[in-house]
Amino acid sequence: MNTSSRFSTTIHILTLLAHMTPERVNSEFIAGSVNTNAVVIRRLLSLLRDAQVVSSRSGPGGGWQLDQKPASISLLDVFKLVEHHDLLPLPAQEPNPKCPVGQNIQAALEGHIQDAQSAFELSLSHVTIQDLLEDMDLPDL
Amino acid sequence: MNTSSRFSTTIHILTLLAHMTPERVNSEFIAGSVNTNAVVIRRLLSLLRDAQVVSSRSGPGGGWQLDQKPASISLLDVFKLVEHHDLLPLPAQEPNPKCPVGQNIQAALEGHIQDAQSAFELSLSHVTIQDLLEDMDLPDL
DNA sequence: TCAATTCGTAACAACAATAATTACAAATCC
DNA sequence: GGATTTGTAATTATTGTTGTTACGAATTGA
Repeated sequence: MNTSSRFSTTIHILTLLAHMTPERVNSEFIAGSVNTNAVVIRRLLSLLRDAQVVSSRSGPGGGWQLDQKPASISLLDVFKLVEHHDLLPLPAQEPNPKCPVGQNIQAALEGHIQDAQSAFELSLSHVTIQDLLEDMDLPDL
Repeated sequence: MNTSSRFSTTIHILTLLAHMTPERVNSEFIAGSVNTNAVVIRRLLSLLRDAQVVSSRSGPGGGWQLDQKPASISLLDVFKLVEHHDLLPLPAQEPNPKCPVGQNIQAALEGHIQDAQSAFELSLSHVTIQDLLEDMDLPDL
């Protein structure tokens, strides 16, 4: 399986940051909520920092904060930032070009795979971090 | 990455079988078109045989044939038979239940992930092996 | 009946990706 | 200056996929 849980983990982190705003939160604390290692958190968040979704600061009192409004961050934005593969990859080995089917199948299939991925992405684009926060009905800080 | 090319490979195989109908084709021949090992082909096709999409026969002149009409096999049927993972898995480690966000995030997220996967699957369901055959405009046997 | 062909499937190796972990330099704060 | 925290490289463990070898079972046809 092509199983990466980066997407779900990153959504968890961003929801937590949104909930904690305007507090700054360090990677150790986030790791405690996600149940993983702080380096895993820093690695994921560094991808989001490059896209100016979050920012970080070193030193005491340092940590991470959200730099965009929760309502302006969609699940699709996160998906594109942390998942680098196509949902349904073509085989690494090219088919045999001497076979009429092998020669044509990938071009015929590719468009349909792209359509399905677009439908998937469109669905993700309709949901934001703000929506998740509202769904969760969290207690105030 | 959750990268499996089983889907694309299986679509290739089924399109080839549809094109060759009513000939029976052995796994060595199919492997030549797909550019892989015959055992890989037999492994994939055994999944489809369990679902009565194809049938096989041992011995000389044996091999594989399609048991359903190309127009009745959708890309979604194949996806469900050969890909066993969710497109966006939740993390293997459960979040910390003592954190209000950790406790609630998975339930809040799961529905939206399911919606996206459903959109993906609906798109795949609209295309059949027959559609691919027609797209490819192959020469007669 | 026998030899050749083909499937069915287990076992193993090669490779790649993810995740967890350790380590330590750089930045920041007080 | 000491404590805290990030940034990131390196390493390991684990898992999944793919390719390969091997061999028994089924089938065909002479």
